Amino acid sequence: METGMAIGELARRTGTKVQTIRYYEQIGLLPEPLRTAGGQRRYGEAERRRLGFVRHARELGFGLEAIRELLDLAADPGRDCAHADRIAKANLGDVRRKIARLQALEQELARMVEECRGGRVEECRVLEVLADHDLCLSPEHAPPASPEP
Amino acid sequence: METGMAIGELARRTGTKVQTIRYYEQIGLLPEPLRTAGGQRRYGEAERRRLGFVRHARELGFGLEAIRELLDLAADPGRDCAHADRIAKANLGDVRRKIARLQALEQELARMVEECRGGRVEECRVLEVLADHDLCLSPEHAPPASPEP
DNA sequence: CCTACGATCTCCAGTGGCTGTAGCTTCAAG
DNA sequence: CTTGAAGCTACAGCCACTGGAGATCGTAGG
Repeated sequence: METGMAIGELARRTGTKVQTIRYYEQIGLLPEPLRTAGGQRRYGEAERRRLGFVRHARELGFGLEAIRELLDLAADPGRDCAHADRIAKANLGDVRRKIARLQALEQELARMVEECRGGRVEECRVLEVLADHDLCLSPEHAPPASPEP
Repeated sequence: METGMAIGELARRTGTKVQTIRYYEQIGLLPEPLRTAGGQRRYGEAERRRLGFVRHARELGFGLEAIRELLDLAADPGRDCAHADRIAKANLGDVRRKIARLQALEQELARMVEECRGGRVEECRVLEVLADHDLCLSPEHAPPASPEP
């Protein structure tokens, strides 16, 4: 009879770590699966698809709360999809802001590294720039919109 | 006599939160400052410059461990600056990898959002793409090199 | 049936870089 | 001397996992 797959196989098939699957279950992102008599988790295709959705959304930068909402929406096919659209747009905005910020950093870092001609620390451009913000071309590299890695 | 500034003023002058300053002290990034008889911290110009260096480096994306190394280097002006250069280059590489990854995400998200013409969830392009990785143009949006926000 | 061994179990702690809270004490102005 | 802002310590929480300890389960081979 259909017994389902163990957590390790689900992990392998979705490119997720075993602990991460258990974590998703713990925070209620995945439902509690069936268990064997001995207490081990067994999963079916529905769970595999759900986890696939989660992983894919994560890869695209969605946060777990956003994913929770998206899963709720997907479970209710008759509803208007404006909400899903809004979530995706918010995420896109986030991603774009992060790109803009990182590009500003890249400019400063590249200039800093390029100007360092490898003498002694005394005359190191890298340390000099770090010590004095005024040496930056754009003093506008403010802290990020959303928290940094 | 010179009593130095309180933590709040240092915070204001460097654009740092008070708790963050205490946290930096706790992890040994800033030295323990002088205290008043009542136990409050008092800072001088040297500390202000050091914190300024830290904040500036943070804004440029350096991690606290990298900053610790940079501070050590800066304290020793006779040494070769190759190490500082290496740290900065590593950070630049990190930033560039993050940009590349985010740009890939941006592509997918933008396409996803654009194709969603706001019908019902049933026919929502956003949810469809999330449910089926094969609908992505580049299946190459792998997990990030360094951990995500 | 027994053993061996990998897979799985639960629980807990740690990551980075802060941020917020509770319940105090201290400082400085009036 | 009073008051109110600012400081103090200690600890919990954030996100999204990740790793480890130590026990148990499942299954293949003998």
